[in-house]
Amino acid sequence: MTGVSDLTKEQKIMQAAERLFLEKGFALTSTGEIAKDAGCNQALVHYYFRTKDRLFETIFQKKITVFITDFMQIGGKRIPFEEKLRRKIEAHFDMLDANRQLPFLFLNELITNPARIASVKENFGVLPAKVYRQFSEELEKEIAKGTVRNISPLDIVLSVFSLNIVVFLMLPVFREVFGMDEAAFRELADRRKKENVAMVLASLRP
Amino acid sequence: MTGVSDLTKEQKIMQAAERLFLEKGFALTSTGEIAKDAGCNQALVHYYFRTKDRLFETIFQKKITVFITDFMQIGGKRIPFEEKLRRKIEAHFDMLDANRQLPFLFLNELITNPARIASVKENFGVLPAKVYRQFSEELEKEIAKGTVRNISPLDIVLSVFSLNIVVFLMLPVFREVFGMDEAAFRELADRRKKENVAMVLASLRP
DNA sequence: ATTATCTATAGATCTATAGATAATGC
DNA sequence: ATTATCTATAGATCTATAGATAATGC
Repeated sequence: MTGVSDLTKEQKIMQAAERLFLEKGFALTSTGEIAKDAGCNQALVHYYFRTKDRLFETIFQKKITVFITDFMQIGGKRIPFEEKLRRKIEAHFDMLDANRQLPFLFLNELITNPARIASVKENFGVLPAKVYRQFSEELEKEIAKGTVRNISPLDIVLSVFSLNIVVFLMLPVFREVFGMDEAAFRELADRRKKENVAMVLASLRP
Repeated sequence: MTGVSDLTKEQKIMQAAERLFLEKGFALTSTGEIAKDAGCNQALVHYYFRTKDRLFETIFQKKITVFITDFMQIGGKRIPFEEKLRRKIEAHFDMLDANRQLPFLFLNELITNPARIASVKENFGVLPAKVYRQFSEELEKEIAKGTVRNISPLDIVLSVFSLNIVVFLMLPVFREVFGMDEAAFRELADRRKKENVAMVLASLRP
């Protein structure tokens, strides 16, 4: 009954790093802070991960994998196109809801550290490309059938991303500027989820 | 014919700070770097602005003012509701296009430095509240007339923001991951502008 | 023996200020 | 006299590593 947990120090360091990097980004988080949060000394952080940059890269990769695979989950089941898209949008939204600081982490790092973009490319290379292609083909069929207007898959993906991501990017603004508490934000998020689905689906009508 | 410019050192410092803060955010920009960029020594930055934080605040306020006033420009002229909204969306998009790093700057600072949100509150307090109220009233009339479905003004604003902002937030990703050059991005941006207008307007249909 | 953890510290920033010197305004 | 600009530096980080000590695995 150790209570707090039987995590190894290494795991505790990763946990602390994840929490802090997600909250404040790379630049504003120090290895000393991570160590304090993990309950060890600062040298140990470097013992396990050598450099702050490598530690960050570890977290970043992990998170980006969650992000991408989760998004691509809804597969080729025999469901009508519109219904499948609806589920994809909702799954994306739910994933963001469960990882609210992810969009901030990604944008922050991809913008301030273009070198990091390489690691996205790697993860984007394999699975997602396939799923994207499949989505493209299904879309083309619908366009050919005349059930969907002529629109590029990139435009659909971008719309979904935009509408979903900003709900969580602006969370601190809702909190501080509009004085929303968790309940109020919950209500907003639930409404936006429906709204976003409706908007994207409506935008496909011929 | 001094060539380079007749700006005062103070102005040069502000210019350099603006450029660097917009590019890398607060944390990753040092006063030494700003000084170098402005062609003076680092102490002078502090002579004029006392602290790095105050310098940042100056830039931030300036930019947020541009952001807000530009957005609220399209006023009460006698134009049909839908046409007016279209123009607002396009004006917002164009403003972002002319200040591409603004969304990043805002999000970055509002998320990592909640204290900064106070300065947004101040600027958001006066003019925008009025314009927002006016927009709300016009919207209500349309809903009453039955030309627009029942939707909150916040939802419309959020949709516009989301769709427009992400185009520019993702610029570095388009550049690096998809290998887009300026011409390719220009094409994408022009298409998204139309797309965003169309989506928002379509989402209002009863 | 090897791995995990700690203490201590070198070396690299970086912010902010003190104090000297040059430029400008009356 | 006042304002602008510079040099120099104190003091506060912060990263990374060296080297000592404790814990663990055979």
